[in-house]
Amino acid sequence: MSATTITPDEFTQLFPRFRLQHELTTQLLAQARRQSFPAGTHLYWEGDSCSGIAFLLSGAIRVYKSGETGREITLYEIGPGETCILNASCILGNKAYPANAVTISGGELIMVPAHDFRRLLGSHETMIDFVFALLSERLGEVMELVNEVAFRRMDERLMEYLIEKSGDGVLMATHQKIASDLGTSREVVSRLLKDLERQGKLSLARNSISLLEDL
Amino acid sequence: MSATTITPDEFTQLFPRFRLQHELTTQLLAQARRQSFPAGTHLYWEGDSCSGIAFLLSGAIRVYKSGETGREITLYEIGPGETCILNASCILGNKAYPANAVTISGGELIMVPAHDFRRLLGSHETMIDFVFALLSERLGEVMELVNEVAFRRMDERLMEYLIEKSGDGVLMATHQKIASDLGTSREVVSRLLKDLERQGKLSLARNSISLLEDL
DNA sequence: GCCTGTCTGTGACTTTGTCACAAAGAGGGT
DNA sequence: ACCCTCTTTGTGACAAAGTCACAGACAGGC
Repeated sequence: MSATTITPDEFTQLFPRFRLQHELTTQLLAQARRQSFPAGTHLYWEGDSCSGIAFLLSGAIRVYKSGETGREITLYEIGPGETCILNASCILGNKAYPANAVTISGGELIMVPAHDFRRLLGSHETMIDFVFALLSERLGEVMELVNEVAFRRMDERLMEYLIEKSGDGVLMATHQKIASDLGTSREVVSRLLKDLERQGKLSLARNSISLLEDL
Repeated sequence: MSATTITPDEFTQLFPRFRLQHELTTQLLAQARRQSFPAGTHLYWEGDSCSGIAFLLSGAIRVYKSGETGREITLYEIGPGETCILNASCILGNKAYPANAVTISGGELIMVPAHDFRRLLGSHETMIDFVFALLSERLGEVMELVNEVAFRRMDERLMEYLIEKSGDGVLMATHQKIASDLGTSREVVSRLLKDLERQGKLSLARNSISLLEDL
């Protein structure tokens, strides 16, 4: 087995939606190119046009917007077993990418050319369902993000972020990275974290934040 | 011709994507219920589940999020010839609505039951394209809204809003309504408008804003 | 005229974002 | 060990935006 192939079994394990569709899986894989990527690879930029749709096998991708002021905000992240739905969106809506994407860890994906993807969509309802469900979920997530950014306080959002992102109560990240996920500035994150430290809720060190109270 | 029917010709004029698909149009209309609505009708609330997809014939719909503090923000508006894509999103993703929708003028729509819509999707690529394109466009719009809210200044956003919404340089609206579209509070809108008036860029009266410089 | 409900204006204060700059680690080379 | 450099963090001063409280202005009915 060559390193550049993926078996239908491996694939259907990652993408359970396709588990009963051997024909679909086979067709999909026949057209696909498998590629691996290191962390920090920019997959596309806002304004690019696109030529295929990516199915993520391993690793993670961050989709984000970048403001003129230099600040950034993460729209959502893509994990194994998901497709980079913005590809589909671009292909089917015939538009440029509305956001940027960068890999946040190394991993692998398979790339299906736009034309083949379109053909599969027309002939397999499973594929329609899969893509629609993912697109709908993203739309809902981004709508919820609008709500967060427009109405919620930064200290609450930061606290939730820390709890969500810290595996065992410790998060390894710079304040700048946190700020770029939340859509605020590094200074604000530093200030709020310092306040939380003074309140005894966490302890700070270079590149690491340890939650103290088990909230 | 009864008031509760729509001819395929009328329909394809409003929805040009379906112009060469008489069979599709006929099937769609066969299952559809036509309904009219007054301004201010709440079509659904965040958390509702949904049973059909709406094709808008006339009038306009506002889709918005509502924060705990009482503030609101408009995500986008739906016009004639568009479908309320969140319906499709809910049907195909099997989820509750992620936002609220209210009519901002009287109008008419046709409602296609979820089951029939699904069937049409499976058998007509035109329908797939139509729904995907609209869903993609909305996703792009909402992403851009995140950018606006997270990074841009309110005075700029307000000025753009006024220019876009004022037909002939005059906009009839309360400050509260403007605030609810932009996702801010009434006081902020009042203050910014007063500043702009002092700068000679517009003149204010109860329920009306007149732009003075032809920007 | 007067009454009532809606709409607008504004001061005081808090939260968030910006700018400028200082200080504290981390890691390399010698 | 020491020095040098780059990254990361801390903080004061100010600007922009959101909150709260309340006053005044306007429209429409009586």
